[in-house]
Amino acid sequence: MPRTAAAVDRRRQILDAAIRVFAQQGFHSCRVSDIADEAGVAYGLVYHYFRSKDEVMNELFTERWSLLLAAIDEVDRREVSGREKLDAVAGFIIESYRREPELMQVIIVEVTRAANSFGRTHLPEINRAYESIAKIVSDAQEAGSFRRDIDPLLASMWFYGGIEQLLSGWVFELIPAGPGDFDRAREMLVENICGGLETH
Amino acid sequence: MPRTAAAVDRRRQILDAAIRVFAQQGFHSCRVSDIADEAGVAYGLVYHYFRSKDEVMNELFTERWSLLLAAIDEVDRREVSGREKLDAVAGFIIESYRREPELMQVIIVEVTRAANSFGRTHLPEINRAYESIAKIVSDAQEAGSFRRDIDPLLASMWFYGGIEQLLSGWVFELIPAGPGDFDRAREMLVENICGGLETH
Amino acid sequence: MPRTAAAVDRRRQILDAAIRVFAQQGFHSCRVSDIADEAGVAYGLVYHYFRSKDEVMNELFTERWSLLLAAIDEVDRREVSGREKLDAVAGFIIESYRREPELMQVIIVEVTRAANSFGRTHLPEINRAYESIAKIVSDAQEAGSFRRDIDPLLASMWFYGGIEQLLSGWVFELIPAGPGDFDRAREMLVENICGGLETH
Amino acid sequence: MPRTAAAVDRRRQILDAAIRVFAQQGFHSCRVSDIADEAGVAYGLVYHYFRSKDEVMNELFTERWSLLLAAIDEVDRREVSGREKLDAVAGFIIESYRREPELMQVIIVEVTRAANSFGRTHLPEINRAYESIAKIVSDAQEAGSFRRDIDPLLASMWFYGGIEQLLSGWVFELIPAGPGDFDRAREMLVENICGGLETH
DNA sequence: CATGAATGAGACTTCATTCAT
DNA sequence: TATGAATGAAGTCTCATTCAT
Repeated sequence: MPRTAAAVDRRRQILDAAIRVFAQQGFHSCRVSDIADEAGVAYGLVYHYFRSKDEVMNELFTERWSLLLAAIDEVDRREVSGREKLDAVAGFIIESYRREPELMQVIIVEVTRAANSFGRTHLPEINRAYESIAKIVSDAQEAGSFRRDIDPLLASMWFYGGIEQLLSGWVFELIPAGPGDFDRAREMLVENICGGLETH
Repeated sequence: MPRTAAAVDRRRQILDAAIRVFAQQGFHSCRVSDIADEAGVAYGLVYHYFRSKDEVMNELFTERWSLLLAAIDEVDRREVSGREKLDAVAGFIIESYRREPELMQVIIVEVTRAANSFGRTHLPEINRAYESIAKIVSDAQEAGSFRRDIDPLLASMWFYGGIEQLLSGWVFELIPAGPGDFDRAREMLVENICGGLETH
Repeated sequence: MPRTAAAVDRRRQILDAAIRVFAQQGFHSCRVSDIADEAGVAYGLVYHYFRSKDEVMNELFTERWSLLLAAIDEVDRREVSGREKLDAVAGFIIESYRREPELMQVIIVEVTRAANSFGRTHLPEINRAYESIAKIVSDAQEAGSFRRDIDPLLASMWFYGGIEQLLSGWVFELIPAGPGDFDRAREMLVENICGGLETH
Repeated sequence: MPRTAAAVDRRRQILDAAIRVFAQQGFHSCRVSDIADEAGVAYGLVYHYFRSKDEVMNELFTERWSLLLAAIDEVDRREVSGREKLDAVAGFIIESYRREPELMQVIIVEVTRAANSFGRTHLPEINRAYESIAKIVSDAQEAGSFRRDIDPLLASMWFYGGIEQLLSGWVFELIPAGPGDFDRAREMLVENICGGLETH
């Protein structure tokens, strides 16, 4: 636990460097020294602030994912329709990507989709997101705005899976990522998924 | 290039062992000797049939992915509705998982979602699947059965992303995988996505 | 010990292929399969005719070196001057190179100069050549045509070393190897070394 | 690039150990761990200071060969006869061997005579020595002290080849290497070669 | 706090040799 | 004789982590 302000900055400095390095080279392809170099600090200092290379990644993920979970919960507490809630969730994630593409790339590519390494480690937290989304769907079903013959947890899987695929598409330049493309994609996604969920 | 029937069998034997090992330990965590042991052959024989550990994985992926691409193309040529086509595509993938869960787990976990290793290598082939699915959507739009205000390529992203997320859910036991669950999930996915795509 | 004519041919076929492969790739860089491929025979057949990869090389060397030793001895028995004898020895080696450059390259590069592998193995035979040359010098000294204040064995070292360096120069294209260059170099070498050995 | 004095020492320590190991076992027969053991350092440290096993050898060669080239050039600039220059060159090489027999053995055995590995890599630098020696001969020809009917480059080949053969003879104990033998051999070599080059 | 040298386990790949057919 | 599949020992290089300063 760092105590001084300077120490906090150093930690941050290393974490931020790690984001860039992980995004560009991938977690497994990069060396701890790459992070140190990118941060402009000595090799050993990384180990002064973090127990291991893994811990750096875990820190980045946990820090970010808890924001996501909090955001979903906050959205869930709003007194709006299911569609508006899902739109807000999609919006939060996509907006996160727009603001910090490298960080979100790392979260998605190295953790949530990397099932054999960090994905497995953080499965409970990742699953919590699915369940929170499922609850939004479920509530909307009970409220009558969403049809009840679609399993909420399953719906949350393809809703989240769809967003993740979008982000991947942007990261790997399979789909356009111009100025209006983010909002456009979010709108279409919500229109498509919620359109298929809503009662008529 | 092995010529005899026995040699072909040996190759197969090693590939099949690799599927099991990759599925259980993950590509990066397993050693070549694990594959050899699992196949019951000498260490060096793996290198008699494959240039490298990577090549074993590439072989598994290519072999399987080309089946998927062929299946999508075949489905696309049928004279049926867009919904039926997408249902058939989802059905093919999910059925593949039901029959060979370990192989499909490897394909999904180690390749299509592993963007920093094999995913990048096979990006073109992976992208071809998205485009083929997009074509199905696009054709249905022109035929008038799907609404035209949703981008086909984007729709393909969340359609495929949804399926992939389902498979991940089964692999990591986040969603039930009992008999009946596969068909049920497919039906709901198609109902949801196509329901949101169809004109009314 | 091969008995039939066909078997002798096979052996020869493999030895000749080995010469080409050793010359082009070097003994350590080539694989046994390269020799088999070059010879157009099956991998295992090399081991039918030779105990090991080393034995192929040893065979090539011994076969050739015994010719050289015999040639030196034959020259030594001639009733001519020391200069003429040394000229004949240099001529034999250089002529061998002219006729079979790849074989001689292998002998020189892989054996006589490769002191840490075959060179050490064949040191006694190699040394025999030095001693035979030394004897030529020594005899000429006793006959009065060569000065006596130069150690015959030492003289043989630089006489042979000079020839070897010439061959290396041709192999690595450091000195011209046109039609007249072989004779010209031999003449100059003998003129220089013998010129420095002869009494006036 | 190590900066501290301690680091420089470590590099030296490893290089010196490599000389001993290469001389005793040969480059190809020794393992990197042998070098580390001989140096009394951890295995990985060799790779901290050198990119590869090859680089260790290249370093040893380049470091030494540049001294040789510098020495030849220095000798060439002296205002003395061709014979005295060649005597100085031979003296430098032989003296190097007397002082550091293992290093010179490695240079000769593993590089200049190992045409299929390091020899080829360093051919340009090795050739530079031949050319510098040829220039000494050529200058003496123009000055009138050496006869002009012997090609200077060829003469340099057997002059250098003779020295190299001498060193090989000492390394493999084919010729006596007692005190006095080094100077005696040098004198005889120069007497023989220069005697054959000089005009009368 | 900070540095970077030092450690050493680990895994891939190569390839000479053997062997069953 | 002939084939080429099968074996497995050996060695290089990487890099996360530790530690002395």
